[in-house]
Amino acid sequence: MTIRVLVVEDEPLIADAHREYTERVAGFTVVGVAHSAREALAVLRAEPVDLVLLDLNLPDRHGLEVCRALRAAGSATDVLAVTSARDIAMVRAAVALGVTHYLLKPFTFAAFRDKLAAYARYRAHVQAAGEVAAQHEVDRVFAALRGGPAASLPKGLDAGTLDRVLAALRASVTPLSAAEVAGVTGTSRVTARRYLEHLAETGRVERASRYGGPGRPEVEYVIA
Amino acid sequence: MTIRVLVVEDEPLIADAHREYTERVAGFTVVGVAHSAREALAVLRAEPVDLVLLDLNLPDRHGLEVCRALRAAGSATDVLAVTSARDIAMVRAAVALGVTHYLLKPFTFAAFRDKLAAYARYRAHVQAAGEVAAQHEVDRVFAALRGGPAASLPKGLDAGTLDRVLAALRASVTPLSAAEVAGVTGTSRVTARRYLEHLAETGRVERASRYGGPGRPEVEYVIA
DNA sequence: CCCGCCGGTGAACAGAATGAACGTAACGGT
DNA sequence: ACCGTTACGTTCATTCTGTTCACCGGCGGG
Repeated sequence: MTIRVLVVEDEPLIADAHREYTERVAGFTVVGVAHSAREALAVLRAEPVDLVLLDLNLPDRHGLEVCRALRAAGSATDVLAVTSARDIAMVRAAVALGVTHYLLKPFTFAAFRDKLAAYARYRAHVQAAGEVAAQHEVDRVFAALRGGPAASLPKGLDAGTLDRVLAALRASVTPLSAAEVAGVTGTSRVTARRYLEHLAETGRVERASRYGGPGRPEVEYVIA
Repeated sequence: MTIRVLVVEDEPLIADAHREYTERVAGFTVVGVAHSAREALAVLRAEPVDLVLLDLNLPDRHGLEVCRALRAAGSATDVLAVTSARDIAMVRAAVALGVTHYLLKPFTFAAFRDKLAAYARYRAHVQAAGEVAAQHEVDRVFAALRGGPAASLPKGLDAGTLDRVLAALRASVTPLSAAEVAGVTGTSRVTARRYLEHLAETGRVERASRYGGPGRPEVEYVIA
């Protein structure tokens, strides 16, 4: 179940770079490249596309106009906006048109990969179960939309420590509690928990409770 | 700078409740109430609205059709969807149409207030500065958008455990006793009962008694 | 060269969520 | 009416959580 991507970008060189970036991310495949709004809409009418990598600065029309046309036609295709425009009003307009992710040019491959990964997580959520039972399940879907670049970690978190925590989780078949992760990584439980919670917030690990004996249940974490 | 809200809801009683709820939140004011898609669009054409409280189940057209019409007309009005539909595909379609918040009926005032507060925070971000400097500023805007404080449970109850209990009930066709739920969830009968009673108090499950054999009758629970 | 500051860590602590144990309540049978 | 049976509902010890605050090391300014 790979995600079909359409790259929309007028600069041929940049378009090629975007295509290559996308192909480098597992689970994504580029099904077309368009260099104008007109071309983009033609492709979108012709074949199924899951995600549009949409440059907002196009020669014939504004990128958001493509988006608007999509919505008017009843399409629910998801859009990742790519632009060098620093205008907040643009962000707002994009959000209103259902743009789920927004990437400022120029960007590193890491930032790009993070956005695609966030989208993949969101997609997994909305494709999995057909029904939701409670509000917080909906909240979780929306939470999956916000992507956390590894580059700009929240204050108080260190990239190296994060790697160790992730490595510990990957090395274990069974879920691990915060205390167990602390034991493996050599950090304290408090620190391990800090990173595990961050990973849970950004959807990269799942939380569960370990019941059984008396006393408060232990929270266990496993890679999503 | 109060936020102008349009309430769209066909049930007059519910519409009134929504209006009252909205007025109770500081910084929000209701500028209109519509009972159908047609009415809603008329109001939206007539006067400026910042946020639409949109019930998806309308008599003449589906709520998302209102949304689509808005986008086709080029409006960037924000939308908070309110619905009792538990369909994930609906959530996905809503997101694609730029619905920024999604609230499941029935909801408490606290849940409602949280969603409005999250929207107000988002709004403050996109109205403040005219320019953004870096990617992480954009990310922060999206974070404010998605990060609604989840439903606050009474002390002593855990959201994850509540999930498991609900899942167990939903998975069963027949009503389940506290002991049976305990068996499925892996928790003790005491814990299962705690959550089942909470759900019964808040009206999400129904209680009944199971007679037949000797001994005290067993209480059984079923999703309302 | 010293000092204050800031980002990352862990020790200590208040309290939150669980289950074992137990007295009590509600039923059917005699 | 009484008794045996079965589950209820509560209390409380237990264990882990989540937060606060002091520490430590490095960096930049004076």
